[in-house]
Amino acid sequence: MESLNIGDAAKASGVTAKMIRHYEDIGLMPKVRRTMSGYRMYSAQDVHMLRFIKHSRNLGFSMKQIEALVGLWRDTRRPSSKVKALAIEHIAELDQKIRELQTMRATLNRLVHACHGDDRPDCPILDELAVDAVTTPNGDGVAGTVKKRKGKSCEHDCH
Amino acid sequence: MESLNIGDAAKASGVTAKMIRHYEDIGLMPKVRRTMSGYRMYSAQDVHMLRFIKHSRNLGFSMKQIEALVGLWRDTRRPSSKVKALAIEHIAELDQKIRELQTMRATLNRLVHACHGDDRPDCPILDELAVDAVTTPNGDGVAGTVKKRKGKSCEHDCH
DNA sequence: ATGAACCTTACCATCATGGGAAGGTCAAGC
DNA sequence: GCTTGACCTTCCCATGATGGTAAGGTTCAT
Repeated sequence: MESLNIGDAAKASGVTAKMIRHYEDIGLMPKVRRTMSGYRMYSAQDVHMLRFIKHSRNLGFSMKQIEALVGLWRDTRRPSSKVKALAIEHIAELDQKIRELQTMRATLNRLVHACHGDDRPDCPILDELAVDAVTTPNGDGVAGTVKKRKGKSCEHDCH
Repeated sequence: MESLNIGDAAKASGVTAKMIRHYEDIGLMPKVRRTMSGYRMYSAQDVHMLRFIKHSRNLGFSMKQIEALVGLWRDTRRPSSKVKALAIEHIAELDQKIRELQTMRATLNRLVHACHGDDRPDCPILDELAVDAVTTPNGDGVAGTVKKRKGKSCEHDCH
């Protein structure tokens, strides 16, 4: 069994040494064996797991979700339905987040188009931010206004 | 000049008392006057500023950006171009983030569709997460694969 | 044997927010 | 007046994922 020290495991997995130690701290990675001088030693399997974690992070899964995914991965008697459910749940989270950001973007884009952007101080952007209404994130008002327009949408041209 | 205590200012602005104090700590809000017993007193103008901050947060601006926005708001000789530039920059950030999330979503959706989601352990989702390749966030591979498909996109149906 | 390049732990920072403890204040009701 | 509950104050800690740095030990090639 050949094994890698943490730096080489980092290079081989794409996870920084810092984060590898962190995953060990929070119990996501097992405590690996050490050399006599205390250096961590990573097997090919450990590195494989690090890559699994890395891929999962790349897809935006949280640590908690990854813990569950790793559990299912190691359980050879898992029902794939459980994995699928996790993924679907995460898609819903992503959709939620995307919608929020798009709402912000739409409002901001509308304001940007209304602003002359010249040397004078008049500014519809500031006007809207200074509007005298209590708003909730994504409620009505400043962040929630998405007007239906006739004609072409200009949601995507901002300069 | 009537003034509100922090709780009423919170209700009137939509910013929690906790955050109002925090904004004072970090210098975003000025240090307001106090009653003899040390209670903070908020004027209508202070509350107005809190709402400005709240609106800005609702649009996803960072504290640093809001500091700049507040500065421009108070500067009656500001060029609106500066405000617009800030807003455009923020739109670019939002676009970046939206793209990242959409890439994740697309990959995940593809995997979800490939997974039977039954009682058996075979699972393309786990297979892909366990793939033996080092990936970067949004690079090629697990999080970066967005295949062009012929026929209808199914990027938005996940159940 | 020396120096570079690694490893170890431990602490602090980010960003915006929330929670809680310990203690002071205020107003209403008795 | 006194109690009670709802406020206020400051201070510290936690989140989630990541990065930084410092102080000290190890390994290896020159």
